Amino acid sequence: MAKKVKNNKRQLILEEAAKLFKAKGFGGTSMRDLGAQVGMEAASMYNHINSKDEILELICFHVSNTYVSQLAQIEQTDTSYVEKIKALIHLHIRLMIEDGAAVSVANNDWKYLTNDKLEAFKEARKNYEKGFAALIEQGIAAGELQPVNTSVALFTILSAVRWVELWYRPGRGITAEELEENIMTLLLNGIAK
Amino acid sequence: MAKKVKNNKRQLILEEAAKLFKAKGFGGTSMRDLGAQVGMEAASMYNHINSKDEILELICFHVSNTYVSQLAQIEQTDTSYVEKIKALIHLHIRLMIEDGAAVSVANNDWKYLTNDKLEAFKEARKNYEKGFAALIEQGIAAGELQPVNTSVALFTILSAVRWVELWYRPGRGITAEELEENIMTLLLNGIAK
DNA sequence: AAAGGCAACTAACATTTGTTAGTATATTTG
DNA sequence: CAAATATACTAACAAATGTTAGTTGCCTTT
Repeated sequence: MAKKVKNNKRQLILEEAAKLFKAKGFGGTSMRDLGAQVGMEAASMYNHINSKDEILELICFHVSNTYVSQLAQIEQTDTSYVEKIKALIHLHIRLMIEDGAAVSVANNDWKYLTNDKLEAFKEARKNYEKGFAALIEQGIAAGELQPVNTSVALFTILSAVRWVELWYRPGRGITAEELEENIMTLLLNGIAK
Repeated sequence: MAKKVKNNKRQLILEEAAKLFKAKGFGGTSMRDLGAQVGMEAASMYNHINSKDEILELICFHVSNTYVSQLAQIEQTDTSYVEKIKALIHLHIRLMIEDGAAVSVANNDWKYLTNDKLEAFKEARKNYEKGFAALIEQGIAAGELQPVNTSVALFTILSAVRWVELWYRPGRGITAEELEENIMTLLLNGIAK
């Protein structure tokens, strides 16, 4: 089964690339660096991928597509707006913990995408943000949330969840569940007494 | 006064470098790119700076030193812990708005610092975080804040303030003051009703 | 007017970069 | 078993990179 094997190697390259891009940035990672990590000469990787740019694209759109499709799913559930927003926060934290490197790349290195891919990514992100913002707005209109500035709330939530990538390691004395609960409380209720 | 002129050119290089590093990353910005932006051949800039690495160092430590010295000052004021934390949040937002490019570089490109400079930067940041965390802890102990996990609160605050760099432009329909007030409310009281 | 130094230039350097060509060895397919 | 395909390798490329050397013109000081 050549296909299976090929996909595995390809997947390995993508995973190692995500780790290296996260650690050293897209520009700071050479194909020879990546080859060394994968256990292969740089040139050999071209049997599995078409270009360095393609690696970045695959990582970024994998993450982007996950967010978009999950948002669509959450939008259709029959729950309160607060619950929907909590579900989105949960999604962000879980993805960060389970696939931190890829999310990190999609967060930080998307700007090295080229031409139409760059535009497509920005468009997808904008749409995601719009969908998220709409939930906040509706939550306010429904009286479930404080009348905060929607953009401010949106970006504060999105950012407040990003640091997990920089900080969370299994065995830091806090489980993923505790972490999530703490963040959720903070965003919903604040730190003031 | 040759010295004055020299400092001005040097300053210009640092400012344009911060903008470019923010837009395209440290690795994605070539000395020739920077020269074009400054209005000078790449080689000519070496009359004002010693290396590309030095540019990054100067930007990163300028920001880092500002944070550290301001924290020291705030620590010594005679106010409640809540007020001190609010002062720090205010500092972050103000710096982001006034010197966004440099702060952005210090946030994202510090990892390209080399050897001892990298260590020194990480050390400085760790100390800053420790000082900030101590204020939160003391605020909890004094009964001014909810008993949240200190690390979670610290990083949520630090991150919640970062997005300003990605989003805020003068003339976005919201003033710096409104922005600050909104973020402050959100972090202190949350979005839930 | 002469001298000295600052700041710009051009040209070139050694590396490193992403990628292709060509080749050899496995592995799968007929 | 033979043929075909997939996957690894080495060697090399053209372009781009940070940086240095050497030179020229300009401004300040004497």
